[in-house]
Amino acid sequence: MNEGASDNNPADLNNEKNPINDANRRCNCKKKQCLKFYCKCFNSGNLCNDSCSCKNCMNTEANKDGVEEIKKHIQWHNPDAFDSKTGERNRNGCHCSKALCFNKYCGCFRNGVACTLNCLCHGCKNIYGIKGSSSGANEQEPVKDSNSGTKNVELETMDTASSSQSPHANSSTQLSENSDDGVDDEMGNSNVNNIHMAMPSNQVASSDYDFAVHQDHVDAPYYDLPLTLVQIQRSRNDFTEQQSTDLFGDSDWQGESSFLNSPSVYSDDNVAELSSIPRIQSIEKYQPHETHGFDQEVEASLGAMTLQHPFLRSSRQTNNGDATNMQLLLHPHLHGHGPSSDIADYEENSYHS
DNA sequence: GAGTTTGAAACT
DNA sequence: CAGTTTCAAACTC
Repeated sequence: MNEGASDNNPADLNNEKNPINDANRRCNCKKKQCLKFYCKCFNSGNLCNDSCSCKNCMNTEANKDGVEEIKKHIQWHNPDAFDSKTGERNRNGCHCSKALCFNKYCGCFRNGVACTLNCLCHGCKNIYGIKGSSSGANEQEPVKDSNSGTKNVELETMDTASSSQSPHANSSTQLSENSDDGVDDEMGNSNVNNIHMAMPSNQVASSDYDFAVHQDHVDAPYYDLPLTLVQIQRSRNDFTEQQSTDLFGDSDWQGESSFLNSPSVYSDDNVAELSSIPRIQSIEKYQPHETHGFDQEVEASLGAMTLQHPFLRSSRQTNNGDATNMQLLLHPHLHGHGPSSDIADYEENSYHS
């Protein structure tokens, strides 16, 4: 199907395994010949290709002139219609009313970006940054609902995340039952966070700080996605490379060129920042000189360290196509639990307390 | 795989 | 331009 068609925008991280870029999600259009914004490919400014399952597709290399003509017509009305920076279905923010920005119905979630003031969503629980978070990119008012006034955003987010994955099941049960644990999961599945695990997972145990650290190796294109709860739990039970570490300086992390060894990542300033902010809502940092050898342009566009989730402080490095996806989970109520603290304990003791 | 739900695009 | 319909993806069973 769609022979001859190909991606026409290779410069925009159009990696097949990049879940953030919707260009890697091929379309299945039946009626509109892939010439409307209903079509994911067309919407992304791309031609359909062999991966698509569309019918009567006209968004092909063979019809490139026609496609360009239609695009020009659309752009005449809306010059920003194919602005690759804004992403598919996220040009003006989402309007989610039922999905709570917590699954792929939400354009922001699909694109791996935070909801913003432009969004008209209700009950936003976008793990990449809720509407109303305090990041520089999304300086907004606190999220409120009609029942409880200002929400405890972090706890509610984790509540949702955990409840969606049977939070009270023990880890081994959950791992065996949940087919979305990422291990055998190829692209196209329905996993919420959809992280393909390319290497054995490992764990970095929590320190004496109010955090637990979890990391897992993922394919490089996934490095800036939060780990799923299942993956975190798996990493806890998969002690292939368990290590304990002092997060903020004297790390005994053994990995070469680990970002943990970079004092600027867990700098005194960051510690102070984390100490002074009871609950991180959304912080983004860009440290252009900490490239750790991966593509400068990618890093420039995504940042060396991303703190987007209310609970999660994630960072990553890449090496030969693999990435280390690491997260710190705030443990506001479990200070001092150390390496043996349990995610389940965390969930129950944090958001229920 | 069929049916349902969802949010956005397209239409009226 | 507000309301409705259509669409394709996401999701559930």
